[in-house]
Amino acid sequence: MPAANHDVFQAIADPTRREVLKILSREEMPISKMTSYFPVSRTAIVKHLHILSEAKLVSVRKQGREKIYALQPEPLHDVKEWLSYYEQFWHNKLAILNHHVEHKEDNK
Amino acid sequence: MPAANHDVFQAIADPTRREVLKILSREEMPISKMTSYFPVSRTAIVKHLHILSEAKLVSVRKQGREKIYALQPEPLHDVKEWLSYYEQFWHNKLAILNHHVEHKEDNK
DNA sequence: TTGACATGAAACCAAAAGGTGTTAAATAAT
DNA sequence: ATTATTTAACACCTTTTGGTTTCATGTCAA
Repeated sequence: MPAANHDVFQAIADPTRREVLKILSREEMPISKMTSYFPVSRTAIVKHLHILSEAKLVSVRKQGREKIYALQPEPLHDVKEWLSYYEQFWHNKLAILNHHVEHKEDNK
Repeated sequence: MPAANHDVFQAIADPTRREVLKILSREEMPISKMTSYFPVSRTAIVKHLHILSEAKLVSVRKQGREKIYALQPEPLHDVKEWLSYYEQFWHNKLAILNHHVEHKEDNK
């Protein structure tokens, strides 16, 4: 087991984990089915799921002998909030475009 | 020198690098000044700046004996785009609030 | 030209990341 | 009762991460 404290930023840093999230967004599923989507071992996928679970990006429930994983998107809100601070810095280079949009808004 | 290919998701995964970005958002500065904000060595900060540079989140220009680093927020747009896909999954739990906002928009 | 300052570069290190394979236990199906 | 399936738990391996220290180079200012 890894170093125990993974936050959402670390969790989404890995492309495989982002792919896991995307797959879970369409359908919840047990470990075995998730593994079938990837060229790596089940053990590797379990570790990724564990990290996503630490970041609270997935939930687990046990159903018989299976563990069903489901998407839990709430922590992504933290990322969006972090990002929102930086929007002011890329918006000013769209000043002309924004001005145009504002005119459209005015005519509404 | 690290393994050469850092993308924006990896770049923002580290808290120190996120702090570097925040500091650069207020003021561009050389390595030495950036180092003064952190309890770690200059070499460590240089490595972080290198990774941010690979992800194109900072730009560098040489001024005399100094290297001035500046924020380059554009790649964060990729993160926002990635995030936008997941908004549909957390928005439905704000359905009542959104409905209220829609009413305000209607009255505008 | 002699320091002081800013950066570059190299060697090194411990721990974490991302992966493997093997073995064991629980549960479902026949 | 036996067998196949699904997950758990280890032990192990290689590369990357995040950090250090030391030494060298370039540049500005007296």
